[in-house]
Amino acid sequence: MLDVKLVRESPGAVEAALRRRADYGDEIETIRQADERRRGLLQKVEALKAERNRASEEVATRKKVGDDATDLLQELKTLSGSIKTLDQKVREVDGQLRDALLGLPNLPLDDVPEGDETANILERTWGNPPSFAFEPKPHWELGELLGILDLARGAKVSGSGFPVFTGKGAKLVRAMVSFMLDVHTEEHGYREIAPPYLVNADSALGTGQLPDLENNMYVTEDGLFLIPTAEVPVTNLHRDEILDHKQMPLGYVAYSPCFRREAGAHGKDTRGLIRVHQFDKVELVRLCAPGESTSEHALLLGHAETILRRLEIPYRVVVLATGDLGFASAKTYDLEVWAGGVKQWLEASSASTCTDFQARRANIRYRPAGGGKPEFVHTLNASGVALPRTLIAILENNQEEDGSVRIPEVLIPYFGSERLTPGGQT
RNA sequence: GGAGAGGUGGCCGAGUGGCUGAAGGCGCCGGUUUGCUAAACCGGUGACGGGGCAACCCGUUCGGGGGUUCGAAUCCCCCCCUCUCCGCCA
Repeated sequence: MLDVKLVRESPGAVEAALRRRADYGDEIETIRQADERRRGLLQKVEALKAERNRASEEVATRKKVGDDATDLLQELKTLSGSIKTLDQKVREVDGQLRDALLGLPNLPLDDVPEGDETANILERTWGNPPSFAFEPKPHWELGELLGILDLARGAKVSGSGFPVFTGKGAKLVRAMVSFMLDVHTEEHGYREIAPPYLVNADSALGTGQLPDLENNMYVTEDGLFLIPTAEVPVTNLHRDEILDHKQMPLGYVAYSPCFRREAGAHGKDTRGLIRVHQFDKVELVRLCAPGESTSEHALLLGHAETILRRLEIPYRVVVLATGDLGFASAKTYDLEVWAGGVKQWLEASSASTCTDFQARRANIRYRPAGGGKPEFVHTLNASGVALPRTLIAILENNQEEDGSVRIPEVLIPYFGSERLTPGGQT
């Protein structure tokens, strides 16, 4: 959530920053007016309350001494009535202000390029896309050939977009998850979390999925949401808490399945495993002091890159332009892996700094060194990394003409063999 | 799901209608003492909102929301959460 004081004091600057994403002029005007109206009402009602408190004290004193207080009590009754009415109005305006504020996305950092996705900046590329002496197959063909992926039965059991990994495919998924978790916990110093996969509305609001992505989430009858990413439960771990500066920065890593309705996202880039309703992901979350978020962002990005390098997957780093930025993000680096079969760069990780946007919504603060006022933390997250597209890259890039696939060196201890071969034997 | 007990400041914990923003302890900050550290001692220390250049003033706040009352941490109702027992179940 944006800082209402910031909107109050420099609506122009906020609008200018947001305009780099889209036009939010009307919304800002609404907020400005609600804020003004709210403060006017507050001043009125608080003056009445002060009067009420003084009179109440007087009543208490008189009763103690035994004096009559009926005149005051009558006066107080009237006062309480007006206070009740005004309080009601304050609540109303408060709600409007809050809703309007919750509907605004985060302010992009100054160095974020402006424009739609065509304005994204290619920062650098690592590794080289493989060249083949034969026509490489897409992963869905390889998956079927190798007996590790069953899209048809997934569609039967749940619907399209619910892939089923079978046999060695299932084991490969498990191996990748274990590998990533081990690297992040043992080498990068993250604390592992096994989070809930359903969250309440407060959590979804806290990280910014609500109201923005309401119809991209699956909802249960009980009002719980299936998580679209582990970022939601993990970041909300500290909702409504005041952290100690000594425990910061905090780094969490969590494996979870992710559920996304992807309503309306049909068509081209949706074949095979490219865009699915349920997928596995290892997520990194960091909470830090405001001054540290820039360096923490770079660190986070590096941690995600390490995984791709170890897996020997060519990738590129892209800085997202304002129009491509997620609702809560102030700046995002995408890591796109090369998939040699479909011949595309596929987003396998998104490393974002959310500055204090999520911290305000979720009310996550910390007590600075020296014990001053609590301040909002900065939150960051990155996939480290998402499974399906990474798996696509491994299958497609490491394939041979007969359809067999070489397993990356680092996964062999987890996977138990060096190759996947058609017919099932390894 | 049923019965009972509870939810108070960063943490623990007292508090049954006005004198309680809330005892006490821990933690934290400052100081004294100290070769250093620790201990001891003294003082300070909730959060949020509004007003003010500021000192400061005002309001709200005892799980959440309603209600009773001139006045609620305290009484009533609903909801959430935790614990104990029973039931059910991987």
